[in-house]
Amino acid sequence: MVRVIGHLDLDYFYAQVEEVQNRSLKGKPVLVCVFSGRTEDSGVVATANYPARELGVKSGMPIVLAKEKVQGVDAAFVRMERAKYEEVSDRLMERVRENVDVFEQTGIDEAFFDVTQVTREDFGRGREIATKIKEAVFTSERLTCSIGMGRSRVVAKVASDFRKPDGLTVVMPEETESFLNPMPVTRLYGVGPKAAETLGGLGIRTVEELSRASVLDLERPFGKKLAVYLKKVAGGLDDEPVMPTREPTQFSRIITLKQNTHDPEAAIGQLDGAIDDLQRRLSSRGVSFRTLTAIAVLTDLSTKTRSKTFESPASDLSALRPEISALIKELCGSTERELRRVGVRVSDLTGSEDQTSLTQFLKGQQAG
DNA sequence: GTATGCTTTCGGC
DNA sequence: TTACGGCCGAAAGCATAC
Repeated sequence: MVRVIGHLDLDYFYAQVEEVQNRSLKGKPVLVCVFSGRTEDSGVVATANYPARELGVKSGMPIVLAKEKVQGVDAAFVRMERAKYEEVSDRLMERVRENVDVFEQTGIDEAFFDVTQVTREDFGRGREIATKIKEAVFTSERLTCSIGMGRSRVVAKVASDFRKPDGLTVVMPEETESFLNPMPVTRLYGVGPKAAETLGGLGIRTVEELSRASVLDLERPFGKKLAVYLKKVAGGLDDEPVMPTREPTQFSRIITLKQNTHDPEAAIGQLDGAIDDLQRRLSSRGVSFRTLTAIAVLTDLSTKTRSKTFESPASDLSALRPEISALIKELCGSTERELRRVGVRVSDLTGSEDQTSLTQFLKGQQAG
């Protein structure tokens, strides 16, 4: 059976939402920024539109550096509002879901979908559905997106990245090799800078070179599991299914301290807002957690965490302030460096999802 | 030896 | 020359159980 899989990517998402909501921004560089609040311009660029990118602005770039890139140009620096983008994303992803067999959202601005059934394995019909999805996205929110279609998740993902913004790339199954072969291995999902470096050491830079390597050669540096995966991916034959979107498995909130400190009390004192915020997110979803983690980002921007798992799920995070305190003290005690950012994470969640499946299960029991 | 669970780090967007 | 967020899921590393 040939699968027909798609990957959708919303173009420069946060910045595009800002353009749509404020038409005067259209055409000029728009930089959506996370202002950390430490100094007036401390923070980074989350997303920038294409005019900004043409000037050298990149995601993750410090705001002060981005300012240099756009100096002398009429550019807009907009504060990021995540909740706003989530609302837009939720509405629009629902429009996408209506058109496919299986829908899996993998981020606020991207999703995989499987249309094998509805297309009856016909990529021509796959193109039609992709076009329909693009029209639905534009009609509902005035946003453009880029879609890639292929025989596997990795092919679809590489294809959605191939032409953008507002792109549609359909890779027929028989075109898979010729499409992937010239690509640098870094384009493949699962091959980051570290794996690329290791592959480079083996003389492997392109997908074609990777596809010619033997699993045995890859096994030594990568281990069996990853070696087998890399070989499959290189041929566009990865067989991971598109699975329905799962409930989140963790929530976290992290803040930048007003100033670096090695004093746990000073750090905890600035964490109350984050704790309250997390508590609200848990309560509104009716979710409990079993693992509590304190996160610290040190002065060198490295991350350290300390966590604690309870025997039974907890739902009142505010009541666990002493535990959070203890974890942050552990973090401070584990390093000579000062803390730059601190945060809290809850994971090993139970609640809405499990209750839903329990309800489903009980319904099944009653019916049977 | 392999499965499982927990902690910590890594890496993508 | 430097500059530097806030999330998320997955991998890695380790211990324990069978």
